[in-house]
Amino acid sequence: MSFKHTLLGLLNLESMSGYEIKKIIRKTPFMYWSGNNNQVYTALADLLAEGHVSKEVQHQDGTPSKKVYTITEDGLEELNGWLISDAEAPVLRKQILIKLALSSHLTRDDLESMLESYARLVRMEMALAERQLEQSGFSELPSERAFFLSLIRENIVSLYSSELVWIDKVRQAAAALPASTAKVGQEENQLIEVKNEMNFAVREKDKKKFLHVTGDGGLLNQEQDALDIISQCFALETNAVVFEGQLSENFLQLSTGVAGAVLQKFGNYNIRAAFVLQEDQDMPLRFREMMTEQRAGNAFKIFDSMADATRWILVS
Amino acid sequence: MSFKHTLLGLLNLESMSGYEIKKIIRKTPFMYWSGNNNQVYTALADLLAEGHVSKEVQHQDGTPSKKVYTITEDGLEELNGWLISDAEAPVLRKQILIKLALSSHLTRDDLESMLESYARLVRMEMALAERQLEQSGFSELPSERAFFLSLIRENIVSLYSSELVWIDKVRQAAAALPASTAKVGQEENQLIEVKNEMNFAVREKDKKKFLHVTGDGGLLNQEQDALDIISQCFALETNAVVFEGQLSENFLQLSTGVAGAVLQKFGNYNIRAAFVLQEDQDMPLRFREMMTEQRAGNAFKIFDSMADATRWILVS
DNA sequence: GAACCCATGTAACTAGTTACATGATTCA
DNA sequence: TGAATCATGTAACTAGTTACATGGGTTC
Repeated sequence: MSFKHTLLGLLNLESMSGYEIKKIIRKTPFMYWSGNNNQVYTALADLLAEGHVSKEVQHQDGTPSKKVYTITEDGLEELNGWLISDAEAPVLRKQILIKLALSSHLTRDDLESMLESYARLVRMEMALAERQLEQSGFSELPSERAFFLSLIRENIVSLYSSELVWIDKVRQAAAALPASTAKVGQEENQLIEVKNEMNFAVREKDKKKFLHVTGDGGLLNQEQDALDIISQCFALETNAVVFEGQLSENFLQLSTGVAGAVLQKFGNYNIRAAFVLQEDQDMPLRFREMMTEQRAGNAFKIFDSMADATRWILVS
Repeated sequence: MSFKHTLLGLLNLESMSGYEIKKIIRKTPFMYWSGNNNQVYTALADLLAEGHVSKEVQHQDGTPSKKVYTITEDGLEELNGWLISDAEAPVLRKQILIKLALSSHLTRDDLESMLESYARLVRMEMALAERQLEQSGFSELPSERAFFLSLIRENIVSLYSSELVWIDKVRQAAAALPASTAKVGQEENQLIEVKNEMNFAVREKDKKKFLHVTGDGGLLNQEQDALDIISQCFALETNAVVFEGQLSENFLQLSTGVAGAVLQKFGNYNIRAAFVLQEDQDMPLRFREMMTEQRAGNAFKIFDSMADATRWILVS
């Protein structure tokens, strides 16, 4: 139950409301609880009942009034007890290790695609964590020993990068295997093997960067392409992407689910995407419908010209 | 829900009963579910209902009859789909990072003891994982690509060792801090600072090794001493310890809870301990009572002579 | 006789996640 | 008009843990 103690620790740095705590936790990658931590409200109520915090209602003009919590003497004692008490072992759950151990019957190619998709994921998680650590809500809190944050950062980054090194080693080992003849994968997975080219470029306009993705082979052929693009975005410190060229069949055909998955991923990682379509592109009606329907939060839009697309993508 | 898929994967290597699966999972550190996985029985029932496995009751003489499960065509397809499908990100929950970020108000000494106890824990977990990986129940299963196991092992071990390197770095940074005057820790924590010497030696008798712990400063002064001894045991590949010398005040006084915690830890990690007491040792009656009372599974015992102790400790 | 191994199960509980509900204000 | 941000909460659910229950056979 480190969650309550974490709240105490944050309140020890500064008195604040549940909503503010939520924001900090969400933006701080090593506070590992999921995005929408509404547990804070129940946890704060518990802490109040236990006498570890005190509450003060602050009425505000305009915005709703908030309940500001402050740590008590009692709470500080509880916090210190937790901090110094017996450490908890790091929890490390790597599904990939289980999969690897259980995949001895897979073909070399299936193994390779499994590892490839894991590598993509890790690269992206790493980029995301790095970005969040930089602009962490946590670092804004008062703390004299801020250099511990850099040590924390180092811990996280080195973990991801050694994971990537390890994946490379496994991939080399897998590549050394004889190409097996028996096909084990499901039919859909054959699609993953289709090579498609996407070219990335950084463009700048009015001092704002965006990622420019072009290609003839059919853009966004698979769900995983989204991860590549997202990690590129993180690396380039932008959240704007313009796609120019032919969209892939898989993407346009809604039944494959590729479009849905890709756009959802963009949404999750707060990426804005503009699509500039070639005139000769066949675009199913159902697809255009979905594009307008689902455009939650102006996250993506279709254009006919590059100029329109860049104008739109750079407004915010 | 990787648990069910893991069961499928294991059954794909070999048909077996729930109990056998449980044993494998318990002995395989990267299958991260907790010790007593009685979920297997419900999970297997689910898998059976879903048609992913088939069941055959095997009557045995002597031992109770067992239900042997075999993966079906359908189950194999499900398994392969899971193996190849989008990877899951590694789950990394390091409480220590949260603690470090929230402990800027602690004294240098309290910080140091926090890090020290974490280092002990990590060392021990590492030793435990290494040992389990060597004699893993998993490696006995048929699998042509057994060398993947060494890669898995490498992943785990390098993770722990880089964690240890990192802890060292943090401790150096902490040591560079000015010794603060304000005392924050609770009174009990002062005890942790008391230095006590324990000398370790490996002894062998009848080709069986045991750890011999001696010292004048009062043996087993704190709970954490148990962790040191346990990791020594793992390193030496023995589970027998003989303590010779004065037991510490803290240990003998039951109210401190040290004895209880230490003996419980020995129990958890399956360490057998013999205590050879000096004649002049004051041993409270309550303590001797507890020792006889709690001696679950012949895990520890008090002796008057070293000879008796070694005889007892080496029988099994 | 106590404890441990084989073997299978159920029940209760905890931590954490996801979804839902509300309502004001600001911003495009 | 729709969406986002601020702000607080409840309810339902999932995964995983811990405890309990049973019972024969073996071993010290």
